[in-house]
Amino acid sequence: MNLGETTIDDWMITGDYVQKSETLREAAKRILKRYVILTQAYQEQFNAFGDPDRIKNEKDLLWMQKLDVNPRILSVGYISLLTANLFEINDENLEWFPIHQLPELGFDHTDIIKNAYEYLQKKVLIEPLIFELLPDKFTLNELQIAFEAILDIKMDNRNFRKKVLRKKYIVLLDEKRKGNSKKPAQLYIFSKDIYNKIVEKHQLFIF
Amino acid sequence: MNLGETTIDDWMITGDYVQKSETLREAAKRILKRYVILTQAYQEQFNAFGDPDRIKNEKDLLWMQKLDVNPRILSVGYISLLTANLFEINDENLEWFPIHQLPELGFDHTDIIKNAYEYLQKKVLIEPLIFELLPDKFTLNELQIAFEAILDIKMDNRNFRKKVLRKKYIVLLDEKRKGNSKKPAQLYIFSKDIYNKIVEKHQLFIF
DNA sequence: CCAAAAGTGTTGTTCTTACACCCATGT
DNA sequence: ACATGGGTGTAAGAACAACACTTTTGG
Repeated sequence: MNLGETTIDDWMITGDYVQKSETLREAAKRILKRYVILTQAYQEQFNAFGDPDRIKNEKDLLWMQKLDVNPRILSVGYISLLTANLFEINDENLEWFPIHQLPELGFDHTDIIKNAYEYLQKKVLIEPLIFELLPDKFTLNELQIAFEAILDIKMDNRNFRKKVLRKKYIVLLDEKRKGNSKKPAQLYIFSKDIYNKIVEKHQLFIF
Repeated sequence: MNLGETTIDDWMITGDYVQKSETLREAAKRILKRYVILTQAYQEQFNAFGDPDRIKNEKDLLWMQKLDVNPRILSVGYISLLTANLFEINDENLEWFPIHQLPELGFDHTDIIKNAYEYLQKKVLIEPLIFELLPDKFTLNELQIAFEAILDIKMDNRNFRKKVLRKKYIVLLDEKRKGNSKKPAQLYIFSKDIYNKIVEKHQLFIF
């Protein structure tokens, strides 16, 4: 964006104002669909940000002055979980960054992303969100890699498999995936139905 | 509140507008302190509510018209955890209700409380929030009762004790509480320091 | 001495952790 | 035939779930 002599081209999280007649959830969906072509995606609110000093650096203040925008903005953050092979980016100004290689971001967007990432890391341990990031039919190694990526850790493959296969809602298919690697890999699905039936017993607390 | 012929006296969650120069967290604290006398309290944001049809019943709409308030309000909800014996209510119009015996509430406040309660039930299993609801020195039965109240379940006392005493951050004191019951009860404290050191290993996932 | 809450043990089963090599296939 | 990712087993220790009675005190 060009404001007289100063060019402002910081990266920002995709966002927009909430429209008069839409819910927050609908706004989040609309914004996602503006940039990405897909049928459906998991989205979840993680936090609202409304500190009065959210906009502190001079570039951001200049930007807001030029647009005559009220400097007190309340943003409600939503995370979206997208299966990498099921969508297409729609917009040339949009770019993906690995979580540990973020560019400099405008406003408090670095903090927001950090908040979202920590939220996701906790949530993925206690709810079956991980399957939102995998194709319907997945291999155990794909599942492990997804966890390792989000949690930023390495896991023992044998113990991981044992742990996962104990879950009744991870269902063995009579099908293997070929081609992707040398040895064909066994496919599984996540059964939401079985999960929902089992989950009521869970009250193992860790606290 | 009296508006001409219609008296509106629905219960509402305590709340207020966020002031120009305060953070959301500061606003939550200010609102709590307005009604309750205490030194400090745990507070945490749980969700933002901003649907355009949040105000749907005629009493609420009438109320907003009379006050000339914009019917689109975004509320950011905070839960507070208060130790029952450490504060005093400050305001005659304030009243406590057991979670399962709520009165009729104005606006969407019943939904908000439901949301907050479910949030708390999940959170208490994975973070040591429970200690915010107990005195510094507590008995194991008090701890169990606190969990049972929040989770709305019964637990086996022997298994509960074994589970809790395995935690290194539950520290045995050389002190008993007398008077409260017939047999004096052993006191414990929660060590936040020990907890923080241990917690990094936790990555038992339940998903 | 009795009412009331505090506190205790065992067993069978399941889960966790640590650890290193063979398998099936495509090229 | 070899490179590549897929897949496997065991043993020791920890945690879990189910289950009923004894202890200590105040009144």
